Order: sequence, then C-alpha cells, then structure tokens
Amino acid sequence: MSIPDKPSLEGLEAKWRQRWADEGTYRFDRSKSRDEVFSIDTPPPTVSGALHPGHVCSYTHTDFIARYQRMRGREVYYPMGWDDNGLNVERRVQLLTGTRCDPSLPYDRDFRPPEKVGRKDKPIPVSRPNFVALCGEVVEKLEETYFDLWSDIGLSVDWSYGYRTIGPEARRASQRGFLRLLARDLLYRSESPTLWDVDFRTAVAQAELEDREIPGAYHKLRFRGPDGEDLWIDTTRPELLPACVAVVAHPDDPRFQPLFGRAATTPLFGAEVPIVAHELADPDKGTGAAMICTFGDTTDVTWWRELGLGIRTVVDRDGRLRPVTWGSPGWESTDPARAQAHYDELAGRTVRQAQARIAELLAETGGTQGEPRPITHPVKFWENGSRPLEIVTSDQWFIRYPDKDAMLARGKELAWWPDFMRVRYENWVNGLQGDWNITRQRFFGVPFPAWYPIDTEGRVDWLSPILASEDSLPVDPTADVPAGYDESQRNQPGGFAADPDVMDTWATSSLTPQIVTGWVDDPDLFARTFPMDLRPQAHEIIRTWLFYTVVRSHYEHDALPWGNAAISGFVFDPDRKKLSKSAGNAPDDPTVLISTYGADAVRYWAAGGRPGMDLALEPGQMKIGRKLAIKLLNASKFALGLESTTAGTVTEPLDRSMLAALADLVSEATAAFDRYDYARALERTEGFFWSFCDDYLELVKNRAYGADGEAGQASARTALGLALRTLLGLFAPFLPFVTEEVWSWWQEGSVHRSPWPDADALREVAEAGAATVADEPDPAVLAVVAAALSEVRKAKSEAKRSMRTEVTSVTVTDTPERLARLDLALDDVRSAGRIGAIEVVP
RNA sequence: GGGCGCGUAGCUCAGUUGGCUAGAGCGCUGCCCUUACAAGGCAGAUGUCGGGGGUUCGACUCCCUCCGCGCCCACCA
Repeated sequence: MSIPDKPSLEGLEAKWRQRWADEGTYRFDRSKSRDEVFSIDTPPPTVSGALHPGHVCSYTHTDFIARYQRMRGREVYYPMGWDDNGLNVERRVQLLTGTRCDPSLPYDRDFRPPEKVGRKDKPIPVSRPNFVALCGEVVEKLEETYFDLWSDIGLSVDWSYGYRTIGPEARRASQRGFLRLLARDLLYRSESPTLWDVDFRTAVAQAELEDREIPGAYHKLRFRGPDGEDLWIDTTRPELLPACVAVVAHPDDPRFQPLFGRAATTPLFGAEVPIVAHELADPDKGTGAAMICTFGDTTDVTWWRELGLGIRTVVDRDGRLRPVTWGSPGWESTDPARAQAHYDELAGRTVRQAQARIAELLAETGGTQGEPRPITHPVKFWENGSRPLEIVTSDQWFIRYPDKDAMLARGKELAWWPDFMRVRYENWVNGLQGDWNITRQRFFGVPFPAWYPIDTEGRVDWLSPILASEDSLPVDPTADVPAGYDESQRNQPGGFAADPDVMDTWATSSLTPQIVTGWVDDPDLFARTFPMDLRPQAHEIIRTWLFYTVVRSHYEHDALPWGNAAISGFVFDPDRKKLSKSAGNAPDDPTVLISTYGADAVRYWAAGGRPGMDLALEPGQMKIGRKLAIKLLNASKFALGLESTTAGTVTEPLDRSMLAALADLVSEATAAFDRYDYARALERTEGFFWSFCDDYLELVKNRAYGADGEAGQASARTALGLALRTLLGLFAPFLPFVTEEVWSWWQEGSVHRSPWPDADALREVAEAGAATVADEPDPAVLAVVAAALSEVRKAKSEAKRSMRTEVTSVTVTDTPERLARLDLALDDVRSAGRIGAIEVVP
C-alpha cells in the first residue's frame, strides 16, 4: 500500500491514460462468445466540424454504460469509427486546401495544395483522384484531434478496432450490401423526379430536407377555360408555367365539376392541358385550382405520378431554364411561334430571374391580374444548401422500403432509452414517401460497383448496369474495368462508362453494425458481436441513421441490428439557447473544459444528462465534480490510513447498518444502470458518499484508531475497507481517473476490470456479524445516529463554538424505536461529538 | 396542423406504483484552522410544485383544460 501524503488530481489523467494504453485495460478479448459480449455500435463522429461539449457529453454517456457492463463481467466490444465520407468532408477539404474537384481533369501525380490557402472564391481545380487523396489526408489529421479528445475524456474504447466510413471495410460492406439488395430486387435504378440542390448539383434524400420560411408572392394567372372563359390560377412559381402539364382541383369542388376531363390553355405558351381532379387540391387555397408543373414541389410529383400526366422539363440541374423547342413533340402549342418567343425570354435564366421576367411578360400580355401578393411561406431546402431545392429527373439508385408494418414491428422490438423516443421513429415510418434515394452526384464517397454499356452509336444505357462481382470488392468503377472489357474501351462506342456517382453517406453508415463487426472481412468476429447490444445516438438522427440501419439489418439478417437504442439529448448553454457549432478555443471548447476542471469533473457534469434529456452547459457542475474527485482522494487516504481491510468480520451495529445501507445503494445503482439511468446511479452514490464522509467517518474514526478496544476497531476497519472498495466501484464508470488512482494505492489490477459491487455479498457480511439470530442489520441505525450527531453539531454551531468543544452531557428525546437504534451506537456518538454523557428520554 | 418532451427554491435539477412538516447541490448568511480535506468542514434561510378545474380521506404525482418553452413531423399550388 502506498498512499501519497498530499493526494492530488495533478497528473492523474496523463498517467492513467498511458497506463491503460500500455496494459490494454480496455482491450477486447475476442475469444469470448456472443452471450458473454456486450457490443456497442459507437456513432462514428463526422470528421469535419469543430468539437463541442455535446460530443463530449453523449460519448461519455456511452462510456458510462461500457464501463458498467465491463465491470458486470461482460466482455465489452467498444470500437470507434470515423465518418469521413461525404459532402461535409468535401466542403471542409475545399476550405482547408483551397481546392475544388473537377472530375474532367486528369490525375496529377505531383500535385500538392499550396501552403497558404488562396482566395475562397478562386479555388484550384484538381482531378477527382487528387481530391479524394486530399480528403484522405485532411481526414487523418482531424481524426487525431478526435482521438486526443476521446482519450482525454477517458473513453474506454479499444482503439485497435475501428473503421472509417470511406475505408476499405466500409466500401466492401457498402458495395456488397448494394449488390445483394439489387439481386433481390430490393434496390433498383430508375429515372425519376428527384429533389435536387442546384448549387451542389446533387440529389438530396427526404431525410435531409428542412423547411425554411422565405418570402414569395402569389401571382394570379389567367388560363383559358374550355369554353373560352377565364380560369384563374394562383401560383408562387409563375416561371414554371411553361412546365405546366395540367390544372387540378378538388373532386368535390362544385366550381370545377363541369370542367373535369376538359382542357384549359396556358397563357403565354398556349399549351392545352387537362383539367383533372385530385383530393390533394385544396378548395380553400388560392382560386381552388392549381397548375401542376413538372416539377414545382413534391405535391406536383405525387399528382404527376398518380394522375399519369406528361412531362415538360424546364429547370436544368444548374437551376437555369433549359432551351426547349415549342411545337416539337411534348411541347405542343396553339401558337408555337408565340410560345417560343416568350420562352426565349426565359431560357438560360436562373429560376429567380425567370420569375421576374415572366411576371413582366404576363403583365404585358394581360395574362395576370393585379400585382403579385407577397407572402412568406415554407420552402424545402437541403439542410446544407442555400437555394431552394428544385426537382429534376435523373437516373438514381433507390432502395425499396420494407412495408410499414414490418418497420413498425422492428421499432416495437427494439428497447428504447428513453422509451418515448420510439414515437419519433414511428412518426417517421408512418410518414415515409417514395423509396430511399442513395445516389449522390459527389466525389468523395463510396462509388457504386457498376458500369454501363455504350452502344456502337456511343449512347450509354444508363439502366442496364454491368455489375462487379462480390469477390472483387471494393471496386472504383472510374479506375477499375468491368469483366470482359479493357481500359481502352472506357467511354468508347461499344465500350463502357463508369457509374459517375457515389453512395449517399447514409447508405454506408446504415451498415455500421455490419462494418464494425466484420460482416464481410471477419466472420469470426461477426459471430461474436452481431447483432449488437447497444446503439447510442442523438435524437435528431433517429429518422436517418437509426431508421436506415434497422432497414438494412432487416433485409440482410432479418433481425434488429442491436437490442437497445440509447438516445442522448442536446447540450444547451445556460441561456437555454442551443449551442452554436462555432467553437475553436471558445469558452465551450471541450479541451479547455477538460484542462480547466479535469476529465472526471467534465464527466461528472455529463452524467447529469439522462438519456433523452437536454443538458445545460454548466461550469458549476464541473466544479462540483472536481470537488467530488478531490474528496474521494482525501477520504480514501483517511480510510486507508486507519488500516482498512476488506477481510474480517463486522460486528458493531453502526458498521453493520452502514453496510446494509450500502448494499441497498448498490442494488439501486445497479437497477438504475440496467435502465440506462446512470444519472440516478451517480446521484445516489454521491449522496451516500457525502454522508459517509460527513457522518460515518466521523462516528467511527476514534473507534478505528482503537479507542474502544480491538473488536470495535476490527469491525470499523473491515467496514471502512468494504465501503471504500464498493464506493470506488460505484464511482468508477463516472470518475475513471480518480477511482483508478485510489484503487492503485491498495488493490491489484484495474478498478475498471474489477467486478461490479455485489449487494448480496455486502448483506452477508452485515448479517454474519450478528450477535443473535434475530439481529438483522438495520440501515436506519446510521441515519438515526447521524441525525443525533447533527443535532449536537447544530447546538455547537448556534453557540458559535468550535466543533471540538467538549460537551458535558446531552439529552436526546425521540421515539422509543429511534432511541433503541441510537442506543446501539451510543459510544460512537459520544466519541464523535466529544460528549461526556448521553441521556435518552422517550 | 399533428406528435413528443419539458415547466418544482435566484440557478441546475431529484421526487420510482398518489401518503407523514416538498428534497439535493450551487449561490446566499453565520460559525469553525476539528490529528483526510481551508481549492475544506459544520449549521441556517429560501418554494402560489406554470394557471384553472376534476377524481380522491389525501395530488408535485392521476384525468381534463389553458398558458409558456423546446424538439420532431406535415401536400409549402
């Protein structure tokens, strides 16, 4: 046993961080079988943004569980992944290196980005392979800062297991998953309307949409009805008039009953379009009739699909109106020349410019009535985008969703912590529309293992992919060649073309359980760790990450990917505002918090956020955590200085009472942890610990010194030793550094590999010290005795006397039951209170 | 518009199936260098439990309703 004279938190973190790494304290023992393992599908942090306290908070929550399960005897599989795949990384790399990917450029072997990044608006164009390589470099550096943070905060991750979402394992798994779904017709390629970001030139999935309130205006357009009468239509998108393919009204709307099945004619373009009925048309909106354009919004897509309408595409992928020829098939007009003249005014303009121009044209030709009426309305944006989404048709890969009942059943099967989070999942499943588009027109991502044949005329057949074989994965179709072809045939008539796109990042991260457990690369590991036990994650990505992962596992394994989902809340600053992500040495920079308060203290703060609850960023809580850690050092030093031992008999009623109360605490903390309520486990442990220090230690210290004979001394020493060991165990998941330090003073091995405290064993010790068979240990004795001691202190405090003031006599008045309990530890009270005599009065 | 969560001391939050005078910590006030700890210890004060109804012997806890905050979802012509 070696106890420092002046225990301190100084240097503990570096010391134990190193020791744990050297000794492999958290190493996963892969000889263990599935039922002995607790496996965690750690969220791979997006290696693109700044670190903020929210990261620390939620990852620490997972670590509490990991450490608890490890002490419970489970072999914890706790790897870390890195999400370095996708658009966020591309943007970060563009910013950090001052480059931009231009896929038309050839690979430049010697390219290096400039030391100093140039002007943001003048990026250096680089080839796709060069750009992907840059992404890899940048990501590696960022991963180091993340590694440092996770180590500093004490995550008990086994760093020898892990993955990158752009790494070979992830690419193999993604491509294998792709091929298998395709083979089962659960995945298909089709040209279809797709939400499209015109700035990033990429398709966007339903889950990445957000609504933003922006100004707009109603324009009232004069269509001509079938009998030459005016038919007024309100629209916020007049520029889409040339794309109008029908006029729609509600089937029950009496105003339009006579018109259904007949035709209207558009202003400016003279296109004859059918007047159709659909219940999505709202009689109370505008004039009750709407124009259906291909495509202004998702409702247009629904109408177009369900009513089997034609298509007139005017918005191109760059967000400008493309040239079209009026009078050609599909672009019929009652006056093609006039239509063309009007359209030529719009072609080449952006949507916004075209809107302004067409409003003028309409006004000039009497096609509108009155001024546009300004409104503010919600418009769909991509969450990363800056201009409203357009809808374009293009070739995309889609995964079919399983039927809703199957998905809802999976949601029920999963244990949610907290349970109410299941509702978010169910809401999302019930609101699903269309299939899951997994195609992104980007560069840094997992490519599709597909090529397309080119006919002798040079036309690519985008709907007849040539697929890679599973054993050739991962492939990069832009670098690899399909079987039966050679490189010279790339992009040649009679040859092949690579699939130009990459997978949506969710198409890969929906397979994190499979990737991290070795589905493709390590079947032995897979058998020992899958399905996994726990998915910890944030609530805002239930509809994406969680949902998609359930879908993939449902298809691949006909099972849930994990048994439990622990959903963490947000971190708020004390003003109750959501934390901004602008960090970087800000007061809320987690590395600053850790160096200021200590890792254990920051973890203590994080433990206050139960699953699903938001947590305020509060330095005050961190101070308390630091105080607690220091108290643990000092109290432990004191207890151990009294020659505490964990072997022996505990005979004194007060000691037995303390152990019984401690056993109850262990039971409660264990039950709380099993419900993922680590916050309660800590709260109760902390409460017990402070009263243990304030009351129990004071009550027994003189006896432990030997003031009351050997039997009483031995009892106290054993009780102190058992209590200390138990408390260190209960605190270990929360305060790994300080508990390990204290543990090392007097115990072998690591506290983090020691067994979780055993309530029954404590009760047995408490019972074994009984004087008679009926003498049950009574947790209330300690409470009564502590209350009495507190009264004595209060009297001294009110008399403004020192606590060491001698008291000649004390009279205690209470119920006979409580006095009987007090009587069991009268000598300890006298000793702690420096009391000469105690008289009890019922 | 629909759903979920939250609203308890100045602040951050506990309060498990309804049950004795509603709790903790921080902060505040006072006292104490007590042989583990003065970056400490001891003690004290502090509440219309968001408002209003209802059920009940009894409601912070259950039901209804309203108010406020947050989040998720929604077809946005």
